[in-house]
Amino acid sequence: MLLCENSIVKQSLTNVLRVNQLRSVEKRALYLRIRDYLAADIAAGKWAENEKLPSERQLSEQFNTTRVTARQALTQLEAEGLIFRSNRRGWFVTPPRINYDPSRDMGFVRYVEDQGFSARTQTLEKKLIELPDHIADEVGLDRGTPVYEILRRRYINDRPCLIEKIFLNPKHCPGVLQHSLDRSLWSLLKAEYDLVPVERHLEIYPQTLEQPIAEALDANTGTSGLYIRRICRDQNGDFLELDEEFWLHNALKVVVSVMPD
Amino acid sequence: MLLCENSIVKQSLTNVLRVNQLRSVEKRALYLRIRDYLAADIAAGKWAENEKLPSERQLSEQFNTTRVTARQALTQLEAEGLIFRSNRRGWFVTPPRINYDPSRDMGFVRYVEDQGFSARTQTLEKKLIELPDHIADEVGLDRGTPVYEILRRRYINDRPCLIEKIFLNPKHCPGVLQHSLDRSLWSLLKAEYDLVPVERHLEIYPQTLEQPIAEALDANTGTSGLYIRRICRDQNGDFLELDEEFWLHNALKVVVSVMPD
DNA sequence: AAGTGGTCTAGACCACGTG
DNA sequence: ACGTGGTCTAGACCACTTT
Repeated sequence: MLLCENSIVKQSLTNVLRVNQLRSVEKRALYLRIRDYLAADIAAGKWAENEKLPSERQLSEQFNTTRVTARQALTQLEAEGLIFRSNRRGWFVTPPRINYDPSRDMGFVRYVEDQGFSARTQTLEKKLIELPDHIADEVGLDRGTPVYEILRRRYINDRPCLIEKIFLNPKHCPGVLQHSLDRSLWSLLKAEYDLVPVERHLEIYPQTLEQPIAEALDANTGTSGLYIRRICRDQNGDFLELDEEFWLHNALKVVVSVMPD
Repeated sequence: MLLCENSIVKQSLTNVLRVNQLRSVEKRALYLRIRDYLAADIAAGKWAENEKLPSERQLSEQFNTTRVTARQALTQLEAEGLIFRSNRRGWFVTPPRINYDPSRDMGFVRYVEDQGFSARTQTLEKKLIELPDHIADEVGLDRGTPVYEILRRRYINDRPCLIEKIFLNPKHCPGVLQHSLDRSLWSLLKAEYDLVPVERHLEIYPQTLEQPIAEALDANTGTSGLYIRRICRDQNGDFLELDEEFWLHNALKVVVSVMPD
């Protein structure tokens, strides 16, 4: 017991000494200074995009601290979007955000490629379902209306960056599920059904990713994300599409141009 | 030393026992179950909006765990936007998000009040400065162009929710700083200078709040926020306004309606 | 003065991913 | 099999807020 207390006292003392020593140099928290150090390294290009940082254990050794504190620095960098983690594989440098305009769906892939990235779309699921009641009420359809549901995953530079769930009004595009949906949906709707959205309603806000979404994006449950929702109607105000997108928060910058009403 | 090791062994054993016991019930992480428990309480209205949760020490005792784990649950709820913290005062239940349309500045206060909240604007600073070079280049003005800079803080239900920094082109609104700016800026610009924005360019993305901003919002440095930037031009494409807004991430839902080009 | 969150230590075991 | 992050313990001191 005596020894235990001794070691605690010793630990406290070394703490005090260390803190005083560091405080004399600078009085910001240790984890923030580690953050700054790593941020500078990242900015200087010490690691390339998508390259793995040293392990938490290595970092805590390097900065002469514990894993908890090193992790706090990493978590901060993650919140800022500079790094991301992949399940149990490690921490990686985030590539630059893409610009994304949710008010146009014409050619996501080309739009992204114009910015110097590669893009890819993968259809995970497509089926006919009954529109959930709360959504039906919201968009002004009868409850129980059948709609197409499409689940897609989109990659940027081979990194899965978003999951999108699309509800389509079959009235305007019967049989659309028989086409390949790994391409631009609106160019398909335009070509096959002459469908063009006229009115768009957007909702955008930060949220965390729930388990199935996070999993599909190879991220941890509870990671922060950006939620984007788009409702498109035709010239008659008829419901065409509801699009829900779940993005990694660090993957994009939403860019919208608007003219006044 | 022996006792020390003993206590560690004992600790590990109790860990194992606890974990096994909990795993038999459910195998999610403890902090996530605490999160669920608290989230359910919040949903059930156990605490009112802006009401303080029990202290971290109380919670860790209640859930028979340590402060670190209790904090992890709280941090998760914070990321989801259900609770927020105020400097060293505690954790509080977040009020509902407001809807916010950055494409219109006409009457922020009234817009918010229409949703059943109260709103208030406070001017922190107003002065004439030289537009920073990188911004000048971006909006197409000559470097060194003088512009008005206005710094405002906006409250919703007496909670400071955003800081905004506005750059105004004095060419179109000379002497505007002499007016009170605690009101809607665009209604002022319309009334006094007959100024109406025609083209608007928006950028929206999640970011963390840097120290001065966070401080002004009574939040911690590094808290997650939402960055919104708006550039307004007149019918000739002349630069009118650059508006940068730094929001608490849990305070709003961005809502934009667009018609096609 | 008492209480709160903010930071930090020095360990531990586990689940999972990779070789 | 080994290394990684994910989770967790049981404390500590500090800065600041509230009483």
